[in-house]
Amino acid sequence: MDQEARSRRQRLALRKATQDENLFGRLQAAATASRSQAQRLLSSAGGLSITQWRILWDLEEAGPLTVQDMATIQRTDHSLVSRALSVMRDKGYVETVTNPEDKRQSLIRMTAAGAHAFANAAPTMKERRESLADIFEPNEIATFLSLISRFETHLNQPSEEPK
Amino acid sequence: MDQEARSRRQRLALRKATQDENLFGRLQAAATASRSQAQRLLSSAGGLSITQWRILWDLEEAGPLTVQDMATIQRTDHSLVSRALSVMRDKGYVETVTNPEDKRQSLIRMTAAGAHAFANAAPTMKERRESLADIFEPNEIATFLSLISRFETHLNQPSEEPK
DNA sequence: AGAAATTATGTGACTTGTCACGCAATATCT
DNA sequence: AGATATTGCGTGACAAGTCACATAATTTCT
Repeated sequence: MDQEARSRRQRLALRKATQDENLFGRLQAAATASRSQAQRLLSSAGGLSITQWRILWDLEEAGPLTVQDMATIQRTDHSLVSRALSVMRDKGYVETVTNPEDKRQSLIRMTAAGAHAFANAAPTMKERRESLADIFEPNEIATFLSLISRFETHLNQPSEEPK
Repeated sequence: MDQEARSRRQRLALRKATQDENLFGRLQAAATASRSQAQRLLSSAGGLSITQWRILWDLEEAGPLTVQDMATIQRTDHSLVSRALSVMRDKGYVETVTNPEDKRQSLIRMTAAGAHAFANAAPTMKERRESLADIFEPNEIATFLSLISRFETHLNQPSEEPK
């Protein structure tokens, strides 16, 4: 290892230490790791995608629901829900009827096949949720959620006029 | 609005309230909102993608660096860095030489064109970072980072054997 | 020294997620 | 009543991000 490589190693270490304190990057990486974990768990429990799992879970808890309902619950874009539903209809997990009260809306309900896929994934995902209690006290989770809320509120503020 | 719609509205509200306390979903949504904000800001400041911005920033602060270095700093996968670099080389923002010490490694440095693109985006991204102080005290940011660290550590643990 | 294992980078295929857009339905305004 | 604005859903194009894989280079083991 020559002087240049030593220097690069030092620069890398300093830079990494700086970025360890960068909330934006850290939040992004944690969310990404969380998502990968969910994907791995779901892959071992029937192979649902995350959005498919979320849709089935919402339908189980509160169905029948519209695309917009589920996008709201999941804090995600309706187009992602719509796209996942397309696959799920093909697989027979959900069925869709037009809402007679508003013909723009699709009302989605879970089928028996969907319930089976849900039941396959539910235990491991429940365990995942409950395992948070292994590392956080309830007040710590509340703090975490509160910090997240304040971060989100700030993101959604109109930016000030450029100076 | 008939009884069924009223019922659906109630179910939706309850379900949403439950998911408001779901740390996994909240973290994911916050990270996504943060990313969208960054994309909007960068779009108005020269049009760099987030990964391109991060690469230029790393090179500015600590370059020249390898793909692996930057993936480590950014807590992201090397393949994302590699892909972004391909575009950036085409645009003339970076140049790549093989590291004489290890011929597998590419050493990446920023060009003058890259420095120009960086300088275009840097003020707005600096302002973004600094605006966190408008909403969080330093100890609050430290708490936030600590909670994120513990969350990540937990995610990376081998899962227990299924019971 | 040679074989086997590991590592760095690039590429492919896929998912999550955004924003833009189109079209039909609904709500609001005149 | 008719015109205009808004809304719900589906689709396209793209970016962030993962994992798998290939290939060449390097390291480790025998």
